[in-house]
Amino acid sequence: MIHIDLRSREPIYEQLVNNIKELIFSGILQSDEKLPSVRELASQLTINPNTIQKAYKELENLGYIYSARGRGNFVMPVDDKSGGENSVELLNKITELVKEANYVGISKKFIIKIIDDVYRKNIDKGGIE
Amino acid sequence: MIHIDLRSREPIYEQLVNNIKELIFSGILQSDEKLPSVRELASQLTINPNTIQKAYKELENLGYIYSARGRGNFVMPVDDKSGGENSVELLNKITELVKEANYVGISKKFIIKIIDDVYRKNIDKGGIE
Amino acid sequence: MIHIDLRSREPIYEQLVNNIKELIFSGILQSDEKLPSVRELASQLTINPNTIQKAYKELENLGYIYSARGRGNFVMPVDDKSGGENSVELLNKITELVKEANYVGISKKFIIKIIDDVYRKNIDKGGIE
Amino acid sequence: MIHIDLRSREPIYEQLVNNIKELIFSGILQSDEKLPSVRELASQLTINPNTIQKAYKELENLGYIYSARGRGNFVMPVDDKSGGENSVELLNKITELVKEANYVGISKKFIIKIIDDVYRKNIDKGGIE
DNA sequence: GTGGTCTAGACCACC
DNA sequence: GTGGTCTAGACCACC
Repeated sequence: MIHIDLRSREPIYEQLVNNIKELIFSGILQSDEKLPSVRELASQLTINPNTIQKAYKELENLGYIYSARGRGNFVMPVDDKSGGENSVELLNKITELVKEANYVGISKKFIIKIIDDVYRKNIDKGGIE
Repeated sequence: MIHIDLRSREPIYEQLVNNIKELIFSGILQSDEKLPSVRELASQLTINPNTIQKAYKELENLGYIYSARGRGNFVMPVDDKSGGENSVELLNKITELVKEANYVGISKKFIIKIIDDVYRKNIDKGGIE
Repeated sequence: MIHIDLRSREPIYEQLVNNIKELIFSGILQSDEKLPSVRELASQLTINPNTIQKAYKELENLGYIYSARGRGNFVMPVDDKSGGENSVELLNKITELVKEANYVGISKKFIIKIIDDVYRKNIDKGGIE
Repeated sequence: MIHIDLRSREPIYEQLVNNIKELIFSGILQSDEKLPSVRELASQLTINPNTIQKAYKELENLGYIYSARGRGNFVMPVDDKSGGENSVELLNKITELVKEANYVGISKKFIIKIIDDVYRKNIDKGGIE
């Protein structure tokens, strides 16, 4: 489920962080579900355990998982997700990329279609309006 | 017009690249317009000229500017922009961020509004559908 | 009366120790009062009995409880409390935190108010001046 | 200025974090002042550079310093200090410790004296009332 | 020179 | 078995 590209410029631990965020956002990893143990994932991906540890620590700092010594790492339930990346920051990033999309000639219609697809698959959770 | 934050995690040269991309996307810098010279910008921002040079080189590789030896650096006209960042990659980035927005509870309506704003301000350039 | 958060960074046994210290400080658990048995508390909190045992052992070392083989664990009377955590260490911790409070802009008045509240509720026991 | 006890139960990196926080709170390290480089501090304390790096990273996460690749680590100015440890959390910690102080027989007068000392030395910065 | 990433491998703390 | 800390040492990215 997790794919690491050793040749990528993106650090391995960051690829891990993004991969796991993806699994959480798409609902493949559910609230309070246990992640593979540090050693297990390390041997499975043939990556050093320290690197996995670093990725898990980062995910914890971002508020996506919590870690329990002696038990494992688990997905942080959505409602408890605090201290995570700021929504404002997230919206700024989206705005920047949409500006760029417009500049390089991608139509508004096309962008809207992407939004439709994402919210159809994962069901709109409502919230901030 | 360009603002560098020395405290940011983002490398200075990367901040420069993004700042200038922003100026181009928003139309403040027009096609074939001349950018400030490396030395000029360096002294103006009190930043090492090597860092400016690196940013310009990066912008050239991305297809946003071209450099004319002995004359300076200029904004690449839109239609000529080739070898620039891949549209597919850009759309993937947007998709990822929209998934995250949905996950953290930002409504579809809200995202659509952002898209509307961007395309209204900069005028929809049509293109890829 | 005892609440354990499995998601907390704080080890479970340490949460237990702090919870019980709290109950003692606030007078809910009185001198020589019997604590729940290891097994009882374990099943009540659905936590491994070894973990409860470890917390009780720690409380004993800190001088807050004593154990009577075959009878159970009991709250150590205040005057007998010896070998407990050092007062100097405690005062050092408080000093550090107050320095930080000042640094982040919390006013002296506000801190004094907290002290007032604590000593009003629990009645000032006098002692070290 | 920094003193590490290798025999302590407290992890080295955490001792470093606390030591440096102390230096910042007491004003010995000023806003935007450069910290010793990772390697420099490592060789000075005969500690592995990775451990220093970890401490600096933690201080960055807590909002006390910022890091600039190729230039060094610097003290975060107070007004910008955001995402740092929560004031509420800090006040809770203080309350708990004061309760304990009362329980072990330390007088209110004595605690107030400590507060006085801290706010006299560092000058009351006012703020939250 | 400065911070950042990664591996290999040891050892500790918690459950 | 599980996460967490630490060392030794290599190599990369930025300024």
